[in-house]
Amino acid sequence: MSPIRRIAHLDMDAFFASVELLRYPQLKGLPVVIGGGQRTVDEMLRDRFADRPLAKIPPEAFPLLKDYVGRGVITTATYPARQFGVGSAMGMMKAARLCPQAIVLPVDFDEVRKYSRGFKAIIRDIAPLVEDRGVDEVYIDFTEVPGGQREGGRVLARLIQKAIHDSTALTCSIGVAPNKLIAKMASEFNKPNGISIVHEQDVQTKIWPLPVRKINGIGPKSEVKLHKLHLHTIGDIAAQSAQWLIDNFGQAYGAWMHDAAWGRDDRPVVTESEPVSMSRETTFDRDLHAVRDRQELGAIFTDLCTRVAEDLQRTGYVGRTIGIKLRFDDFQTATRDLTLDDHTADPAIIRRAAGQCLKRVDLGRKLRLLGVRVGKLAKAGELPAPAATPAAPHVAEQTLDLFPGP
DNA sequence: TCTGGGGTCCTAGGACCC
DNA sequence: TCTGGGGTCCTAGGACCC
Repeated sequence: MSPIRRIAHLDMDAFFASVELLRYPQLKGLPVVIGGGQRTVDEMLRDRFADRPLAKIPPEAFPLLKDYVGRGVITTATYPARQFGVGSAMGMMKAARLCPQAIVLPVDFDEVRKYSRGFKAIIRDIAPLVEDRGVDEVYIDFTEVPGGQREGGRVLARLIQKAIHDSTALTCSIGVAPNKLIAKMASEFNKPNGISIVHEQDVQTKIWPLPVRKINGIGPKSEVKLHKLHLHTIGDIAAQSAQWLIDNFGQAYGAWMHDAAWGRDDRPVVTESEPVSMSRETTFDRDLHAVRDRQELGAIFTDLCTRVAEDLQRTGYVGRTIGIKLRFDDFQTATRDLTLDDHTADPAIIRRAAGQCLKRVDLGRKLRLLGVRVGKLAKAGELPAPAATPAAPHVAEQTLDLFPGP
């Protein structure tokens, strides 16, 4: 008899903020938010207090949300900050209204990545089948791990929690369930530092009362549509026939939604995957106009192409579809792309193709964001038929005329 | 005073080929 | 004058996730 499938979802608690609190333990218990623009506020602090250890910088010296100016969103809020209704993905300005006294720190990606690699390595030592879901989340297949079935997975979950905490002083929350879909919901039940075990027979009591938005895959748009159809809980969806859901949401999405509401999900835990695309994008400090700010835009554009080319080269990939993304001042987004005959990781070729794309967009409105993407990736060493690439002009030699002149 | 940056997947129309 | 389907690739947009 094969063992019962047990899948865990592990989510690090307030990860970005918790990593900062390791550096600044004096902020523990205070409302702290991570996010915002590129300003490295903490470097400023380090300069000002160069004579003392980071942990000795007084909390009063840290910058406050009420003094924050500029664009950006909250990446993570500590639990004390969440008391005020501040949460991730919230605009900084809105957060400042809710909790002006919160301390703001910028994201330190290097530090976050370091801890991300660390906690994942600890998990893999205990349970090898781990699926990456970004810096702070993973799925883990407990099914065949020794002890993975004990108490429905609780014993192994506790062991992993303890191993991560012993090594990093960070906490996480874990849900263990028959599949990824339910495990994901379960990991939220006892946050922070919690464990939640859900069995197949618990779906009606533990899952059906939840709002539809708790299903991973039902976002803001679908939520609105479901509400208009008077469906508010997952149980409300489960009470509909698959056909009714298909009629209202389309074949694929409707059928999936029906399965999801009944807790059915047979997706495997995928331990390895190849990237599909790589991109770089930036939101400007102020909206830029294609004509009036063309010098500045041209420089940003070249920089984005250079950085995405560096990303490709560093990771050993080449791509064949070059695309751009524009966001206008009204937040409307446009994309254009162009598929080349040959794969490339050359910044000059990428910039030329991206420039072609740019010519196909009406640049009358002001822009708030510009992005460059390379898709149809292949490993640089594993190209089907390496074709000779025509000599490309060096990036620096190209004009900035891609944006229209006055 | 709105709304980051990095991704994946899906849909749908048109081109093009057999 | 009528009149196919099927398959694949390209492109644009959009939903969703972390």
